[in-house]
Amino acid sequence: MITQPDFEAELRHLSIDPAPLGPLVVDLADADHFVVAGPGTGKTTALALRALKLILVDEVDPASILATTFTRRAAAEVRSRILQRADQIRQSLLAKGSLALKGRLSRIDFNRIRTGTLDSLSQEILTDYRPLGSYPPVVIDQYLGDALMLRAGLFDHGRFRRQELVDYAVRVLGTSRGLSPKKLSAFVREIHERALYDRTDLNAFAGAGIHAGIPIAVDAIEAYRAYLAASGQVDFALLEQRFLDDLRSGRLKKLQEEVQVVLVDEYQDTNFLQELIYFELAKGAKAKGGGITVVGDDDQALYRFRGATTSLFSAYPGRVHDAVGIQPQQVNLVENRRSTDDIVTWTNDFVRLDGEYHGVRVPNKPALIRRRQAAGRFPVLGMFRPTMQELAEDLTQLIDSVVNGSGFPIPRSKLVLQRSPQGGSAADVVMLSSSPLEEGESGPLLPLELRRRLGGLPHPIKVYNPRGRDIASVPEVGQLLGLILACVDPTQNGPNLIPNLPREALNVFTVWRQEAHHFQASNPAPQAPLPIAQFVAAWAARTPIRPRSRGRAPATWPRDAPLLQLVYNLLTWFPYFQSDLEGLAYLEAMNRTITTASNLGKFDACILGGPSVPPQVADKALVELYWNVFVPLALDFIEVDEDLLETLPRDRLGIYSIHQAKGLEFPLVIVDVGSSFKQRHWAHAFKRFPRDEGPSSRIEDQLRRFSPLGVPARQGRDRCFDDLIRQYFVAYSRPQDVLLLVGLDALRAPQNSVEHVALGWDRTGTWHWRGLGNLTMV
DNA sequence: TGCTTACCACTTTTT
DNA sequence: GTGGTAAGCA
Repeated sequence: MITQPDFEAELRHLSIDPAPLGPLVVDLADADHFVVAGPGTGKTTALALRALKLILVDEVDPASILATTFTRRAAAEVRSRILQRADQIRQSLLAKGSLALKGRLSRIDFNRIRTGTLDSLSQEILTDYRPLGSYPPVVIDQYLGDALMLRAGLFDHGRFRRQELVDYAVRVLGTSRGLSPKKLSAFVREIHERALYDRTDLNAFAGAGIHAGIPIAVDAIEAYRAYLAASGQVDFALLEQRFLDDLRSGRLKKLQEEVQVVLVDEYQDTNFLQELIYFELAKGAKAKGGGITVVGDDDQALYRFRGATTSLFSAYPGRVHDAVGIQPQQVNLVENRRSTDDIVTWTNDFVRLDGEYHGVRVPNKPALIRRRQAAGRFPVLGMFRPTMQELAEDLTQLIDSVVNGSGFPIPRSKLVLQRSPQGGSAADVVMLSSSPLEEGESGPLLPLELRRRLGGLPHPIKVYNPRGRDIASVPEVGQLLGLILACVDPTQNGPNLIPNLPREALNVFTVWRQEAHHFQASNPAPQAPLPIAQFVAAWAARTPIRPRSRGRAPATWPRDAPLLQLVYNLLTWFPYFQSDLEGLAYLEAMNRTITTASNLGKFDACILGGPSVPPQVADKALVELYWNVFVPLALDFIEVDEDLLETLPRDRLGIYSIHQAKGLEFPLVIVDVGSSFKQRHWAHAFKRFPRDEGPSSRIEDQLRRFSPLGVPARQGRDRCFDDLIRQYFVAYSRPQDVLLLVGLDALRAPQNSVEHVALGWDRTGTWHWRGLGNLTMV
């Protein structure tokens, strides 16, 4: 199509220097690479450009390229980078190319590249390539999985009441507090998933006499798996398992013959099962004269709790050699083009503080090189206050003066922190923490304190934190669901029909109904064609709103009215759910719950009524709605999926977990290193300076004895330290211009300070950054 | 140093 | 409710 020099010229034309990417944009399709890429070095771009090079220079068919990443947002990002760059290069070539080239170019359909998460691709492929006449697998999410484990695994034979099982859970989780059936179910399901990811022999695990509760847990897991198999459903772990089985059995031969190039991003978060899948795909690719390129950074591995095993990445060259017989070329991407010198230096220093941590990194990993052009020179900032409230207050002032005002002067310097004159906005500021939760058990947390204060400014700043709140506690959601309850169950009879309705759910329903009552009393717009009170009254009486035209017979109430339809009718009075980005995310969650409910129940998530329906039947449909829609929403079983939004909202300050922020970058990043650590308390030690191995590592240790991977080489507590270092490494490498650490004074007291890995403590208890003199305090 | 008393925070992250 | 932490006091 085009020559290699032409391609490289096009890259330079797009201000991309091909030199650091080296073999990735030079090698032919049959090359294999192991790319070790630090933060900000453009690894996603590197993958996108490799794909483009293969298509444009080597005329590889886009449909034969398979690119995977780990999160859905990252997958969308890979896709959009490929398409965007493809479009730019195509435009440029079309402008000067020959007629023949133009013809060939226009025939390339870049959209046919397969991109996605491994799970989404597995699902797509198993659906598209299934034998004629068979059903595609139905994939269930976390919430449904836990619910089915409870129903099919734990309630079956009363396993949830067996003392041995409860004892075992208490021993592993380290607490008996609030060990509800829901938590027990999640615990057993974690064993089930880990067992699949690590390919553990569960029978051996059950028979090893480790604990009397284990055989019961394994029985529950088998009952759960049998139930899913019988109903044609799979959870994420079973989906991957099935994908591997089908690859190995030759059922996906057609796919293997099509895929020539495999590109894997975020390889450090791969688990053993996924590794085997990639190796199968790689074998197919090699047979077709293609290859595999994996990209990752062991320092950014964050998903141990999902079975990710970092050593699979650091030992990749040897492992892929043994399994596939190839020798990938190692490529190090070390030029950080994201952050200022100060931030790159800080990040490099941080990751090298802990001597023990060196042992687990990729051998001879080079430090990041600062390559950002025209970078500013802000030092790393710190804001520490006696209480969370004072911290929130001062942080609000800082953000206000940066976003709304004329800037925030840095003490003892001439620097002023201010928003970019070219269209800077609140979206340039994000706050990262280990959890974006707005309320803890003991009251509001920093995100909520900030949300309130920023919202109360003369020029209010909105925040974007859809994961921070229980759906049930969002006022607008309460109003909407309260109205729905008033419509579908006006006499409030539903709860009486349900014998063991959880008390908490009932309380939430009462709150919703009150919120709806106040909302309705405020008589919100629009009043035409009819006010909301009239709409609700018509529903409550199951009487159609009379047609205005005279002479027409009055319409009768429908036999079954879909709940979803009712929701959309009510949205008339809720612009929040149509225009607000958080509102949209909550609406999607409600929508999803109702859709799931209609697949789950007998009545298709409808409200039955009208003269032809016997009251008992209508009651049954109502009870089903309570169980499948209102109870899960009230008890916060439903999770918001903000990945739907491909771009983050403008004009909002984002509050994200560090996990969510992985792969993203922002001008000003505030990292909450401990806004609720008032003293050296054991209860939160796991978040800053672990004292023991914790539940995740405990399960890992027990199961891995029966896995081909064998027991982990490092102690559980060491793995916890490694994980914390990685977490804050990711957080510290997000900012482009300014990094601001915030926390309580207890974290920086020269004596008896609260230990925290994020602030320069190593696991031996040495505080390398005693007193935090390396931060510029504001 | 040992005792009393007030105070603190209760596992997170996601396909 | 529990089990740990920290400060004050003798």
